[in-house]
Amino acid sequence: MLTFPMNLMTNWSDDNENDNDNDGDQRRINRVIVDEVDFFSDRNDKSSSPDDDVSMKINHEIYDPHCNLAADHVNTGLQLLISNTGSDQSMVEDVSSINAEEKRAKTAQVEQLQEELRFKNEENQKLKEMLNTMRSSHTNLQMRYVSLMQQKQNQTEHDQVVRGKSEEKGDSVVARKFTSGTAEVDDQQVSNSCNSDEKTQTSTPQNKRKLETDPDSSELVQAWDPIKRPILNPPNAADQSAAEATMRKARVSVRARSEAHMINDGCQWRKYGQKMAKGNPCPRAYYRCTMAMGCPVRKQVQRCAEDRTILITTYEGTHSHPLPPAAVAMASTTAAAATVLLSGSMSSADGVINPNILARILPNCSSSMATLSASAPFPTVTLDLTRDATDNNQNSHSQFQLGQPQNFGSGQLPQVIAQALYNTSKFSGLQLSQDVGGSSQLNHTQQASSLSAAITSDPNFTAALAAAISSIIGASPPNNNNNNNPNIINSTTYNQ
DNA sequence: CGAATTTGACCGGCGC
DNA sequence: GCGCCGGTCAAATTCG
Repeated sequence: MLTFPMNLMTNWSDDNENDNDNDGDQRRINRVIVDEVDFFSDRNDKSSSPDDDVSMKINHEIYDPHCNLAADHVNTGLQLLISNTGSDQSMVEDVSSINAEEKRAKTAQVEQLQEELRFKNEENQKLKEMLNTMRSSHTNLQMRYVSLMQQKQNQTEHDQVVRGKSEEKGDSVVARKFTSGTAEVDDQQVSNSCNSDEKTQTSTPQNKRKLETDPDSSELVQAWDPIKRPILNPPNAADQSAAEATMRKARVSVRARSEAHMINDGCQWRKYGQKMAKGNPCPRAYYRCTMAMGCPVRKQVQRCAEDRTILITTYEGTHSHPLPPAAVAMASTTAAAATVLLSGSMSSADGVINPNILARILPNCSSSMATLSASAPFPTVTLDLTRDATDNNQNSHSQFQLGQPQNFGSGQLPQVIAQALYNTSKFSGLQLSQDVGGSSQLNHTQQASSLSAAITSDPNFTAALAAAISSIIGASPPNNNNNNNPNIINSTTYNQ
Protein backbone atom coordinates (compact mmCIF):
# COMPACT_ATOMS: atom_id res chain seq x y z
CA MET A 1 0.00 0.00 0.00
CA LEU A 2 2.87 2.34 0.49
CA THR A 3 3.60 2.47 -3.18
CA PHE A 4 0.06 3.38 -4.05
CA PRO A 5 -0.01 7.11 -3.43
CA MET A 6 3.50 7.48 -4.73
CA ASN A 7 2.53 5.96 -7.95
CA LEU A 8 -0.53 8.12 -8.12
CA MET A 9 1.54 11.17 -7.55
CA THR A 10 3.89 10.14 -10.22
CA ASN A 11 1.06 9.87 -12.68
CA TRP A 12 -0.55 13.10 -11.50
CA SER A 13 2.69 14.76 -12.24
CA ASP A 14 2.78 13.20 -15.64
CA ASP A 15 -0.73 14.45 -16.26
CA ASN A 16 0.28 18.00 -15.53
CA GLU A 17 3.13 17.88 -17.90
CA ASN A 18 0.84 16.56 -20.56
CA ASP A 19 -1.81 19.19 -19.83
CA ASN A 20 0.67 21.83 -20.63
CA ASP A 21 1.24 20.22 -23.96
CA ASN A 22 -2.49 20.15 -24.68
CA ASP A 23 -1.89 16.98 -26.49
CA GLY A 24 -4.94 14.74 -26.51
CA ASP A 25 -3.05 11.76 -27.76
CA GLN A 26 -0.52 12.06 -25.13
CA ARG A 27 -3.32 12.30 -22.59
CA ARG A 28 -4.75 9.15 -23.88
CA ILE A 29 -1.41 7.54 -23.58
CA ASN A 30 -1.11 8.72 -20.02
CA ARG A 31 -4.50 7.42 -19.15
CA VAL A 32 -3.35 4.17 -20.47
CA ILE A 33 -0.27 4.42 -18.41
CA VAL A 34 -2.38 5.01 -15.34
CA ASP A 35 -4.34 2.00 -16.14
CA GLU A 36 -1.20 0.10 -16.65
CA VAL A 37 0.22 0.78 -13.23
CA ASP A 38 0.48 -2.42 -11.36
CA PHE A 39 0.25 -1.33 -7.72
CA PHE A 40 0.73 -4.81 -6.48
CA SER A 41 3.56 -5.69 -8.76
CA ASP A 42 6.86 -6.19 -7.04
CA ARG A 43 8.59 -5.18 -10.17
CA ASN A 44 6.93 -1.80 -10.53
CA ASP A 45 7.22 -2.28 -14.16
CA LYS A 46 5.37 0.57 -15.92
CA SER A 47 5.99 -0.89 -19.29
CA SER A 48 3.76 -3.83 -18.67
CA SER A 49 1.55 -4.72 -21.52
CA PRO A 50 -1.98 -3.26 -21.79
CA ASP A 51 -2.98 -6.69 -22.68
CA ASP A 52 -2.15 -8.01 -19.29
CA ASP A 53 -5.57 -9.01 -17.97
CA VAL A 54 -4.48 -9.71 -14.52
CA SER A 55 -3.04 -6.28 -14.21
CA MET A 56 -6.13 -4.64 -15.62
CA LYS A 57 -8.35 -6.53 -13.27
CA ILE A 58 -6.41 -5.47 -10.34
CA ASN A 59 -6.47 -1.86 -11.48
CA HIS A 60 -10.20 -1.97 -11.91
CA GLU A 61 -10.54 -3.22 -8.42
CA ILE A 62 -8.50 -0.32 -7.22
CA TYR A 63 -10.60 2.20 -9.13
CA ASP A 64 -13.72 0.64 -7.83
CA PRO A 65 -16.11 3.36 -6.60
CA HIS A 66 -16.35 1.52 -3.31
CA CYS A 67 -12.72 2.14 -2.72
CA ASN A 68 -12.97 5.82 -1.74
CA LEU A 69 -9.35 6.55 -1.33
CA ALA A 70 -8.32 5.37 -4.75
CA ALA A 71 -11.34 6.97 -6.40
CA ASP A 72 -10.69 10.34 -4.78
CA HIS A 73 -7.17 10.36 -6.00
CA VAL A 74 -8.19 9.56 -9.49
CA ASN A 75 -10.92 12.20 -9.53
CA THR A 76 -8.49 14.79 -8.39
CA GLY A 77 -6.28 13.96 -11.24
CA LEU A 78 -9.09 14.34 -13.70
CA GLN A 79 -10.16 17.67 -12.31
CA LEU A 80 -6.73 18.98 -12.90
CA LEU A 81 -6.85 17.81 -16.47
CA ILE A 82 -10.14 19.62 -17.09
CA SER A 83 -9.25 22.84 -15.38
CA ASN A 84 -6.12 23.26 -17.35
CA THR A 85 -7.87 23.15 -20.61
CA GLY A 86 -10.37 25.91 -19.88
CA SER A 87 -10.12 28.93 -17.52
CA ASP A 88 -6.49 28.58 -16.69
CA GLN A 89 -5.83 32.28 -16.45
CA SER A 90 -8.76 33.09 -14.18
CA MET A 91 -7.76 30.30 -11.86
CA VAL A 92 -4.27 31.74 -11.56
CA GLU A 93 -5.70 35.17 -10.90
CA ASP A 94 -8.07 33.80 -8.33
CA VAL A 95 -5.26 31.98 -6.61
CA SER A 96 -3.01 35.01 -6.68
CA SER A 97 -5.76 37.26 -5.39
CA ILE A 98 -6.44 34.80 -2.61
CA ASN A 99 -2.73 34.74 -1.84
CA ALA A 100 -2.61 38.51 -1.79
CA GLU A 101 -5.56 38.64 0.55
CA GLU A 102 -3.95 36.07 2.75
CA LYS A 103 -0.75 38.05 2.73
CA ARG A 104 -2.60 41.21 3.64
CA ALA A 105 -4.41 39.41 6.40
CA LYS A 106 -1.21 37.94 7.70
CA THR A 107 0.57 41.28 7.52
CA ALA A 108 -2.26 42.87 9.42
CA GLN A 109 -2.10 40.08 11.93
CA VAL A 110 1.65 40.53 12.35
CA GLU A 111 1.22 44.24 12.81
CA GLN A 112 -1.48 43.66 15.32
CA LEU A 113 0.73 41.23 17.19
CA GLN A 114 3.60 43.66 17.09
CA GLU A 115 1.38 46.38 18.43
CA GLU A 116 0.19 44.03 21.11
CA LEU A 117 3.79 43.17 21.95
CA ARG A 118 4.68 46.83 22.22
CA PHE A 119 1.75 47.40 24.48
CA LYS A 120 2.71 44.44 26.63
CA ASN A 121 6.28 45.67 26.84
CA GLU A 122 5.13 49.07 27.98
CA GLU A 123 2.83 47.47 30.47
CA ASN A 124 5.67 45.27 31.65
CA GLN A 125 7.88 48.29 32.10
CA LYS A 126 5.23 50.04 34.15
CA LEU A 127 4.74 46.97 36.25
CA LYS A 128 8.46 46.74 36.83
CA GLU A 129 8.54 50.29 38.06
CA MET A 130 5.58 49.64 40.29
CA LEU A 131 7.27 46.55 41.62
CA ASN A 132 10.40 48.47 42.46
CA THR A 133 8.40 51.10 44.26
CA MET A 134 6.42 48.51 46.13
CA ARG A 135 9.54 46.60 47.04
CA SER A 136 11.06 49.73 48.47
CA SER A 137 7.93 50.52 50.42
CA HIS A 138 7.74 46.95 51.60
CA THR A 139 11.26 47.09 52.91
CA ASN A 140 10.61 50.29 54.76
CA LEU A 141 7.44 48.95 56.28
CA GLN A 142 9.22 45.79 57.23
CA MET A 143 11.88 47.76 59.04
CA ARG A 144 9.27 49.76 60.86
CA TYR A 145 7.45 46.65 61.90
CA VAL A 146 10.63 45.06 63.17
CA SER A 147 11.51 48.20 65.01
CA LEU A 148 8.12 48.39 66.64
CA MET A 149 8.18 44.79 67.73
CA GLN A 150 11.64 45.07 69.16
CA GLN A 151 10.94 48.33 70.89
CA LYS A 152 7.89 46.84 72.45
CA GLN A 153 9.89 43.91 73.68
CA ASN A 154 12.74 46.11 74.82
CA GLN A 155 10.37 48.36 76.68
CA THR A 156 9.16 45.39 78.65
CA GLU A 157 12.70 44.34 79.43
CA HIS A 158 13.63 47.90 80.27
CA ASP A 159 10.79 48.19 82.76
CA GLN A 160 11.88 44.98 84.40
CA VAL A 161 15.46 46.17 84.66
CA VAL A 162 14.43 49.53 86.09
CA ARG A 163 12.25 47.81 88.64
CA GLY A 164 15.14 45.58 89.59
CA LYS A 165 17.53 48.50 89.84
CA SER A 166 15.36 50.48 92.15
CA GLU A 167 15.71 47.61 94.56
CA GLU A 168 19.50 47.50 94.44
CA LYS A 169 21.03 50.90 93.72
CA GLY A 170 24.61 49.87 94.31
CA ASP A 171 24.68 47.59 91.31
CA SER A 172 23.86 50.39 88.91
CA VAL A 173 27.21 52.01 89.56
CA VAL A 174 28.96 48.77 88.83
CA ALA A 175 26.90 48.37 85.70
CA ARG A 176 27.76 51.86 84.52
CA LYS A 177 31.40 51.27 85.19
CA PHE A 178 31.18 48.04 83.27
CA THR A 179 29.55 49.75 80.37
CA SER A 180 32.24 52.35 80.31
CA GLY A 181 34.86 49.68 80.31
CA THR A 182 33.29 47.95 77.40
CA ALA A 183 33.16 51.19 75.58
CA GLU A 184 36.81 51.78 76.05
CA VAL A 185 37.64 48.41 74.64
CA ASP A 186 35.48 49.12 71.64
CA ASP A 187 36.92 52.53 71.09
CA GLN A 188 40.43 51.38 71.37
CA GLN A 189 39.88 48.80 68.75
CA VAL A 190 38.09 51.12 66.46
CA SER A 191 40.69 53.76 66.95
CA ASN A 192 43.51 51.35 66.46
CA SER A 193 41.89 50.21 63.29
CA CYS A 194 42.33 53.65 61.78
CA ASN A 195 39.33 55.62 62.88
CA SER A 196 38.88 58.16 65.59
CA ASP A 197 35.17 58.28 65.01
CA GLU A 198 34.01 56.49 68.06
CA LYS A 199 35.01 58.16 71.25
CA THR A 200 34.21 57.04 74.73
CA GLN A 201 30.84 58.50 75.39
CA THR A 202 27.44 57.44 76.51
CA SER A 203 25.03 57.91 73.70
CA THR A 204 21.74 58.49 75.41
CA PRO A 205 22.14 62.02 76.79
CA GLN A 206 23.78 63.24 73.66
CA ASN A 207 21.10 61.80 71.52
CA LYS A 208 18.43 63.38 73.63
CA ARG A 209 20.09 66.72 73.32
CA LYS A 210 20.61 66.15 69.67
CA LEU A 211 16.95 65.41 69.25
CA GLU A 212 15.98 68.75 70.68
CA THR A 213 18.09 70.66 68.24
CA ASP A 214 18.38 68.46 65.23
CA PRO A 215 15.78 69.23 62.59
CA ASP A 216 16.48 65.92 60.96
CA SER A 217 15.46 64.15 64.09
CA SER A 218 12.15 65.91 64.26
CA GLU A 219 11.68 65.16 60.64
CA LEU A 220 12.22 61.54 61.31
CA VAL A 221 9.85 61.58 64.21
CA GLN A 222 7.23 63.06 61.96
CA ALA A 223 7.83 60.42 59.40
CA TRP A 224 7.48 57.60 61.86
CA ASP A 225 4.84 58.98 64.13
CA PRO A 226 1.71 57.86 62.34
CA ILE A 227 2.63 54.28 62.98
CA LYS A 228 4.54 54.42 66.21
CA ARG A 229 2.77 56.78 68.50
CA PRO A 230 -0.67 55.26 68.58
CA ILE A 231 0.61 51.74 69.05
CA LEU A 232 3.37 52.21 71.54
CA ASN A 233 2.95 53.52 75.02
CA PRO A 234 2.11 57.20 74.58
CA PRO A 235 2.90 58.14 78.17
CA ASN A 236 6.55 57.30 77.52
CA ALA A 237 7.03 59.88 74.80
CA ALA A 238 10.51 60.84 75.98
CA ASP A 239 11.79 57.30 75.70
CA GLN A 240 10.15 57.02 72.36
CA SER A 241 11.86 60.15 71.13
CA ALA A 242 15.18 58.90 72.41
CA ALA A 243 14.67 55.65 70.60
CA GLU A 244 13.89 57.49 67.41
CA ALA A 245 16.94 59.65 67.86
CA THR A 246 18.97 56.51 68.28
CA MET A 247 17.47 55.20 65.10
CA ARG A 248 18.44 58.40 63.39
CA LYS A 249 22.00 58.19 64.66
CA ALA A 250 22.57 54.48 64.29
CA ARG A 251 25.35 53.92 61.82
CA VAL A 252 26.67 51.35 59.46
CA SER A 253 30.36 51.56 58.91
CA VAL A 254 31.96 49.70 56.05
CA ARG A 255 35.66 49.00 55.74
CA ALA A 256 36.71 47.81 52.34
CA ARG A 257 39.65 47.89 50.02
CA SER A 258 38.94 50.25 47.18
CA GLU A 259 40.95 52.50 44.95
CA ALA A 260 37.92 54.62 44.25
CA HIS A 261 37.36 57.75 46.31
CA MET A 262 33.87 56.57 47.10
CA ILE A 263 31.96 53.33 46.74
CA ASN A 264 28.97 53.34 44.46
CA ASP A 265 25.88 52.51 46.49
CA GLY A 266 23.19 53.58 44.06
CA CYS A 267 22.36 56.85 45.77
CA GLN A 268 23.19 60.41 44.83
CA TRP A 269 25.41 62.25 47.29
CA ARG A 270 26.56 65.79 47.68
CA LYS A 271 29.68 66.63 49.57
CA TYR A 272 29.08 69.27 52.21
CA GLY A 273 32.22 69.21 54.21
CA GLN A 274 35.66 67.83 54.79
CA LYS A 275 37.65 67.69 57.99
CA MET A 276 40.94 66.43 59.19
CA ALA A 277 40.12 63.90 61.85
CA LYS A 278 42.38 63.49 64.83
CA GLY A 279 44.82 60.61 64.49
CA ASN A 280 44.33 60.22 60.78
CA PRO A 281 46.32 62.10 58.15
CA CYS A 282 43.59 61.37 55.65
CA PRO A 283 40.73 63.85 55.55
CA ARG A 284 37.20 62.74 56.26
CA ALA A 285 34.57 63.76 53.71
CA TYR A 286 30.94 64.39 54.60
CA TYR A 287 28.16 63.66 52.16
CA ARG A 288 24.40 63.99 52.29
CA CYS A 289 21.82 62.26 50.15
CA THR A 290 20.47 64.50 47.40
CA MET A 291 17.93 62.16 45.91
CA ALA A 292 15.18 64.05 47.67
CA MET A 293 14.86 67.36 49.43
CA GLY A 294 15.34 66.94 53.13
CA CYS A 295 16.50 63.35 53.08
CA PRO A 296 18.29 62.93 56.44
CA VAL A 297 20.74 60.28 55.28
CA ARG A 298 24.42 61.18 55.53
CA LYS A 299 27.62 59.37 55.02
CA GLN A 300 31.25 59.87 55.88
CA VAL A 301 34.10 58.62 53.77
CA GLN A 302 37.62 58.30 55.06
CA ARG A 303 40.71 56.32 54.26
CA CYS A 304 42.34 54.19 56.88
CA ALA A 305 45.47 55.75 58.33
CA GLU A 306 47.32 52.47 58.61
CA ASP A 307 46.31 51.08 55.28
CA ARG A 308 45.25 53.73 52.83
CA THR A 309 43.86 51.22 50.43
CA ILE A 310 41.07 50.69 52.90
CA LEU A 311 38.10 52.95 52.49
CA ILE A 312 35.85 53.49 55.48
CA THR A 313 32.32 54.53 54.62
CA THR A 314 29.88 55.28 57.40
CA TYR A 315 26.15 55.57 56.71
CA GLU A 316 23.67 57.25 58.99
CA GLY A 317 19.91 57.69 58.84
CA THR A 318 17.00 56.39 56.84
CA HIS A 319 16.01 57.59 53.40
CA SER A 320 12.74 59.49 53.24
CA HIS A 321 12.05 58.80 49.59
CA PRO A 322 11.70 55.94 47.12
CA LEU A 323 14.98 54.44 46.06
CA PRO A 324 16.27 52.97 42.84
CA PRO A 325 16.70 49.20 42.98
CA ALA A 326 20.45 49.51 43.22
CA ALA A 327 20.15 51.64 46.33
CA VAL A 328 17.42 49.70 48.07
CA ALA A 329 19.76 47.16 49.56
CA MET A 330 22.08 49.70 51.13
CA ALA A 331 19.22 51.80 52.35
CA SER A 332 17.71 48.75 53.92
CA THR A 333 21.04 48.10 55.49
CA THR A 334 21.13 51.33 57.43
CA ALA A 335 17.57 50.85 58.53
CA ALA A 336 18.35 47.28 59.53
CA ALA A 337 21.45 48.33 61.37
CA ALA A 338 19.50 50.98 63.17
CA THR A 339 16.96 48.38 64.15
CA VAL A 340 19.55 45.92 65.34
CA LEU A 341 21.50 48.58 67.19
CA LEU A 342 18.41 50.04 68.71
CA SER A 343 17.44 46.65 69.88
CA GLY A 344 20.89 46.10 71.35
CA SER A 345 21.45 49.48 72.90
CA MET A 346 18.00 49.67 74.37
CA SER A 347 18.05 46.22 75.78
CA SER A 348 19.28 47.35 79.10
CA ALA A 349 19.06 50.55 81.03
CA ASP A 350 22.75 51.16 80.56
CA GLY A 351 22.73 50.95 76.83
CA VAL A 352 24.77 47.79 76.76
CA ILE A 353 24.11 45.63 73.80
CA ASN A 354 22.19 42.60 74.74
CA PRO A 355 24.75 39.79 74.45
CA ASN A 356 22.20 37.51 72.92
CA ILE A 357 21.11 39.84 70.18
CA LEU A 358 23.43 38.78 67.45
CA ALA A 359 23.44 35.25 68.68
CA ARG A 360 19.71 35.28 68.16
CA ILE A 361 19.91 37.11 64.88
CA LEU A 362 22.78 35.10 63.49
CA PRO A 363 22.80 31.79 65.27
CA ASN A 364 25.47 30.22 63.11
CA CYS A 365 27.86 33.11 62.70
CA SER A 366 31.38 32.52 63.84
CA SER A 367 33.77 35.02 62.43
CA SER A 368 35.11 38.50 62.22
CA MET A 369 33.48 40.59 59.59
CA ALA A 370 31.11 42.82 61.48
CA THR A 371 31.52 44.66 64.73
CA LEU A 372 28.54 45.89 66.58
CA SER A 373 29.07 48.62 69.10
CA ALA A 374 26.66 50.68 71.10
CA SER A 375 29.35 52.30 73.19
CA ALA A 376 30.48 54.70 70.50
CA PRO A 377 28.94 58.17 70.32
CA PHE A 378 26.43 56.57 68.05
CA PRO A 379 25.70 52.87 67.92
CA THR A 380 27.57 51.51 64.97
CA VAL A 381 27.80 48.35 62.97
CA THR A 382 31.24 48.07 61.47
CA LEU A 383 31.54 45.71 58.55
CA ASP A 384 35.13 44.84 57.91
CA LEU A 385 35.49 43.41 54.44
CA THR A 386 39.24 43.59 54.48
CA ARG A 387 39.95 40.74 56.85
CA ASP A 388 40.56 37.19 55.95
CA ALA A 389 37.45 35.12 56.03
CA THR A 390 38.98 32.48 58.26
CA ASP A 391 40.27 34.92 60.82
CA ASN A 392 37.95 34.15 63.66
CA ASN A 393 39.34 35.56 66.85
CA GLN A 394 40.55 39.04 66.23
CA ASN A 395 38.35 40.80 68.67
CA SER A 396 35.73 40.18 71.21
CA HIS A 397 32.75 41.70 69.48
CA SER A 398 29.78 40.11 67.96
CA GLN A 399 30.40 39.47 64.36
CA PHE A 400 29.23 37.85 61.23
CA GLN A 401 31.05 37.21 58.08
CA LEU A 402 30.79 37.50 54.39
CA GLY A 403 33.06 35.20 52.52
CA GLN A 404 35.90 36.43 50.36
CA PRO A 405 35.48 40.04 51.14
CA GLN A 406 38.63 41.27 49.55
CA ASN A 407 38.92 42.47 46.03
CA PHE A 408 35.38 43.53 45.52
CA GLY A 409 35.06 46.14 42.88
CA SER A 410 33.89 49.47 44.08
CA GLY A 411 30.62 49.01 42.33
CA GLN A 412 29.92 45.57 43.71
CA LEU A 413 30.90 46.09 47.25
CA PRO A 414 27.94 47.94 48.69
CA GLN A 415 25.46 45.55 47.29
CA VAL A 416 27.21 42.67 48.92
CA ILE A 417 27.38 44.40 52.23
CA ALA A 418 23.91 45.71 51.99
CA GLN A 419 22.57 42.35 51.14
CA ALA A 420 24.22 40.79 54.10
CA LEU A 421 22.79 43.31 56.48
CA TYR A 422 19.52 43.47 54.70
CA ASN A 423 19.08 39.79 55.14
CA THR A 424 20.35 40.04 58.64
CA SER A 425 17.63 42.52 59.34
CA LYS A 426 15.04 40.39 57.69
CA PHE A 427 16.14 37.48 59.72
CA SER A 428 16.35 39.38 62.93
CA GLY A 429 12.97 40.86 62.54
CA LEU A 430 10.88 38.28 60.89
CA GLN A 431 12.48 35.00 61.68
CA LEU A 432 13.87 35.73 65.08
CA SER A 433 12.00 33.06 66.85
CA GLN A 434 12.05 30.53 64.12
CA ASP A 435 13.90 27.32 64.53
CA VAL A 436 16.64 26.99 62.04
CA GLY A 437 17.96 23.93 60.42
CA GLY A 438 17.63 21.57 57.54
CA SER A 439 19.61 23.27 54.84
CA SER A 440 22.64 21.52 53.50
CA GLN A 441 26.11 22.85 53.16
CA LEU A 442 25.87 22.23 49.46
CA ASN A 443 22.93 24.57 49.18
CA HIS A 444 24.88 27.22 51.00
CA THR A 445 27.73 26.94 48.61
CA GLN A 446 25.61 26.84 45.54
CA GLN A 447 23.48 29.77 46.47
CA ALA A 448 26.44 31.80 47.62
CA SER A 449 28.11 31.16 44.31
CA SER A 450 24.98 32.18 42.51
CA LEU A 451 24.91 35.31 44.60
CA SER A 452 28.46 36.18 43.69
CA ALA A 453 27.86 35.61 40.03
CA ALA A 454 24.69 37.62 39.99
CA ILE A 455 26.21 40.47 41.88
CA THR A 456 29.15 40.53 39.59
CA SER A 457 27.00 40.64 36.52
CA ASP A 458 24.22 42.91 37.72
CA PRO A 459 24.25 44.97 40.90
CA ASN A 460 20.54 45.48 40.66
CA PHE A 461 19.98 41.81 41.04
CA THR A 462 20.72 41.96 44.71
CA ALA A 463 17.26 43.03 45.58
CA ALA A 464 15.87 39.95 43.96
CA LEU A 465 18.37 37.83 45.81
CA ALA A 466 17.35 39.17 49.16
CA ALA A 467 14.72 36.56 49.66
CA ALA A 468 17.01 33.77 48.58
CA ILE A 469 19.81 34.72 50.95
CA SER A 470 17.35 35.34 53.68
CA SER A 471 16.16 31.81 53.29
CA ILE A 472 19.74 30.61 53.42
CA ILE A 473 20.35 32.31 56.72
CA GLY A 474 17.00 31.31 58.03
CA ALA A 475 17.50 27.70 57.12
CA SER A 476 21.06 27.31 58.30
CA PRO A 477 21.84 24.68 60.86
CA PRO A 478 22.69 26.36 64.16
CA ASN A 479 26.00 24.62 64.65
CA ASN A 480 27.12 24.59 61.14
CA ASN A 481 30.80 25.30 60.94
CA ASN A 482 31.39 26.98 57.63
CA ASN A 483 34.76 28.46 58.29
CA ASN A 484 36.44 26.41 55.68
CA ASN A 485 34.26 27.68 52.96
CA PRO A 486 34.79 31.34 52.23
CA ASN A 487 31.63 31.58 50.19
CA ILE A 488 29.42 30.84 53.08
CA ILE A 489 27.76 33.56 55.06
CA ASN A 490 28.74 32.78 58.60
CA SER A 491 27.57 34.03 61.89
CA THR A 492 29.08 34.23 65.31
CA THR A 493 28.20 34.21 68.91
CA TYR A 494 28.54 37.30 70.98
CA ASN A 495 31.50 37.47 73.29
CA GLN A 496 31.37 39.93 76.10
C1' DC B 1 25.68 79.86 34.18
C1' DG B 2 24.08 76.51 37.29
C1' DA B 3 25.62 72.73 39.97
C1' DA B 4 29.02 70.65 42.65
C1' DT B 5 33.02 70.95 45.50
C1' DT B 6 36.23 73.19 48.60
C1' DT B 7 37.42 75.25 52.74
C1' DG B 8 37.49 78.24 56.65
C1' DA B 9 34.26 79.59 60.20
C1' DC B 10 31.06 78.38 63.42
C1' DC B 11 28.44 75.57 66.82
C1' DG B 12 27.63 72.24 70.34
C1' DG B 13 29.21 68.36 73.22
C1' DC B 14 32.43 66.72 76.26
C1' DG B 15 36.54 66.19 79.24
C1' DC B 16 39.63 68.38 82.22
C1' DG C 1 35.37 78.01 81.90
C1' DC C 2 38.42 76.60 78.48
C1' DG C 3 40.05 73.91 74.88
C1' DC C 4 39.53 70.00 71.86
C1' DC C 5 36.94 67.68 68.58
C1' DG C 6 33.26 66.22 65.38
C1' DG C 7 29.91 67.92 62.55
C1' DT C 8 27.68 71.49 59.75
C1' DC C 9 27.22 75.84 57.28
C1' DA C 10 27.95 78.87 53.66
C1' DA C 11 30.84 81.83 50.81
C1' DA C 12 34.29 81.13 47.44
C1' DT C 13 35.90 78.43 43.88
C1' DT C 14 35.85 75.01 40.31
C1' DC C 15 33.71 72.27 36.91
C1' DG C 16 30.83 70.76 33.06
